[in-house]
Amino acid sequence: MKRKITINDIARDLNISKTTISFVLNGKGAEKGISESSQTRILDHVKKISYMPNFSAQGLRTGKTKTICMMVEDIADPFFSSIARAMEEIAYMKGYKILYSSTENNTQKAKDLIQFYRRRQVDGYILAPPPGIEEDINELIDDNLAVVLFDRTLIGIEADNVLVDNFDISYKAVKHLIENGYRNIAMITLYSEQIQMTERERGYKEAVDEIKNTYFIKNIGFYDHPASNVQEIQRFIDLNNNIDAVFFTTNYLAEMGLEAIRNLKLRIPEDLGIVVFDDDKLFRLFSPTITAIAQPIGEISEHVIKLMLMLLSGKGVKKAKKSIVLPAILQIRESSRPKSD
Amino acid sequence: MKRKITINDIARDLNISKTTISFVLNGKGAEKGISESSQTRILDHVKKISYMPNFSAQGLRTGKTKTICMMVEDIADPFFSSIARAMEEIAYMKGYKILYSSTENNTQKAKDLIQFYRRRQVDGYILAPPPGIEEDINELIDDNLAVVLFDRTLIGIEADNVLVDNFDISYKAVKHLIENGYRNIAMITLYSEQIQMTERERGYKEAVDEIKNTYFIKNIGFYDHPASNVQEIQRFIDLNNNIDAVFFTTNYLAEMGLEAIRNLKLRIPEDLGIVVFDDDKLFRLFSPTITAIAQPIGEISEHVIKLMLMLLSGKGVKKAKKSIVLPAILQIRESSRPKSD
DNA sequence: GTCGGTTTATAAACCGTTTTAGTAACCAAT
DNA sequence: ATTGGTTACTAAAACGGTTTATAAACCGAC
Repeated sequence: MKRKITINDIARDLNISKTTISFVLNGKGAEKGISESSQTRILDHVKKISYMPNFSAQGLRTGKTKTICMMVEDIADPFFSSIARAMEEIAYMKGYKILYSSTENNTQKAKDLIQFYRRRQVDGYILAPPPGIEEDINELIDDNLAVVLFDRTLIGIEADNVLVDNFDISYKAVKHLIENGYRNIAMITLYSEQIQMTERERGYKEAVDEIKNTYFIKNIGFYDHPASNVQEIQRFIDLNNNIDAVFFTTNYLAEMGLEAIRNLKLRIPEDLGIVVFDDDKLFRLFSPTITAIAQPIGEISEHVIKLMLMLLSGKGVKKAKKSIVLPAILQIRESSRPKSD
Repeated sequence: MKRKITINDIARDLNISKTTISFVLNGKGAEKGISESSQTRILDHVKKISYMPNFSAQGLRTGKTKTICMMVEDIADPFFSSIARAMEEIAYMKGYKILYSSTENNTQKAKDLIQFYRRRQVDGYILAPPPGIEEDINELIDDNLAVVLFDRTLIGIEADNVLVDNFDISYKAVKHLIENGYRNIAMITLYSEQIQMTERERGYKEAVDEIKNTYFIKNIGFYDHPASNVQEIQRFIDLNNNIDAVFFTTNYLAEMGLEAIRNLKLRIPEDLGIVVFDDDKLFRLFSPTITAIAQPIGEISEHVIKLMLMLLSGKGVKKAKKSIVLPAILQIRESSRPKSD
């Protein structure tokens, strides 16, 4: 096994102290008054033997790990995995590595993960937080760690965050159904007090209020058994057979809903108009194509990572926390086309 | 800012040497003959002040980072993100963290990433390798790092690997089309010499050979502009209008293909039967539902991570490398239903 | 009572960096 | 010839653990 090259080897080879080498490698050559000749000598040699500083040693000495963690509900969900992909790209260019984890929206799991990451001395936390971890997050902030929230916030937490205007786009989505002639519009959503969900519900209600109709709301348990959820949705649609459109507040629910609708042999949109929160790249290929709310993945990722890098660079630490609200886009497709009757 | 608690603080508080504490915390209490009373005293105190060892310090001293990296084509691809999710779960329980990266199947990007990870002293490498990095991988192996390949292998590399029987399932998929009355079956695939792709092609050819028909093969550039790829596929199907079925060798190609078919206003499966390599959770909800080859995600993940942990534990390092080949499943749905004419 | 073995514990070295606190050498000015 | 100020560089401490080598205390046996 090859022995690892260390800075001491270079010092010996070049007969220069390791202090000097460290200065040069960290770009402090000029500042520390290291001669040009020494600098090039060092840099050339380092390149030649392709030396790489030991990361653990650097981390130990500086207290920084150049590592950011990102905790989301489910990293395999297309919304989150696309965000992850976009952030990774930007972070990598800045020398940072992102660690991903799925919380399943489970409070205890999230708490455990935060402990795990603290132990690993990650520098920053990007979180789509589950409920009930306000305290843990505030602890992070108290300990001067960089925290950025996205997708949702928690009350009582002062942290930079990036959100989508859930209320506005939900309102527009339901309004769109109404304008296309749908009247008895149901909402299928999760049991959840989380702000992104309550805002979506508020948007739905506001639009339904405008036509003075009643709400048809079905709540589904979060990570329950999918098969029974399909059953539940199916029963709900079947019992409320005056419903002529459904607004699904997550794509996960829409997936189950589409199965329920298929089981009931209902036609989309003749029997039931459909709008889904969160687009999927296959929705535009369905027959009929599915109308969906597309969150601006690229923008969200950029804002989040920019805020994070700013915090990590030390700027903005003492500044007032920013809350960025981005608009989403309603991708109108065939599943919500104007009613013909 | 709270100062971090270190092992020295505990030593001072308890008036016990840090050596003893380290032994106890690493479970070597018995082996090193530390009395029960000291052990409980240490463990209780550690729990009380919720001490956590500094990860960088441990990494520096032991040379281990308890970190595994995983490099795949695109971490946002549902196949890879599902695998990632499954592996993360298992690794976490063993105290390992997985770092994910997307290579975009780009040789240079993969080389850069490997360098990046070496600098971070990751303990193990889980790779779905792009072409042309044989040398880099062999270097890893020479340096005694744990390497497991999956999804594909590279010739000239001696590493544990987990594959799906691409040939067999592709053969079965095309055979299935034939049995359902399709005769002029096209394959739409990537320009690629990678083994998983050549095996899929071999399966297609073998099945087509059995009915002594000609091949209809369209190759698509890898990460080209998607819109022009759709055009290309469209033209291919249009020109070869005797084709009655298509076998897509990746779901990424199928996505473009479905768009092309939609543009051509062809009916599935009346005008064109469809089989896709790699299932998508929405395929069973399409109208018509899409026949797809489902790779055994759970099994793949389990085997890969098990091999990796074995290597990391030191067992099996000197053993002959294992090559595990798993069967895939053909999910038969409506898009390949028997021809009625 | 001292020798050898066991039990229990620890001091000090070590991992590979960064950073602090200095210093040697040179020059210009007094 | 001494002082003061640069310039160019470095020895040693520090980061927080793990591991090696060693030792004190106690015990029973000769």
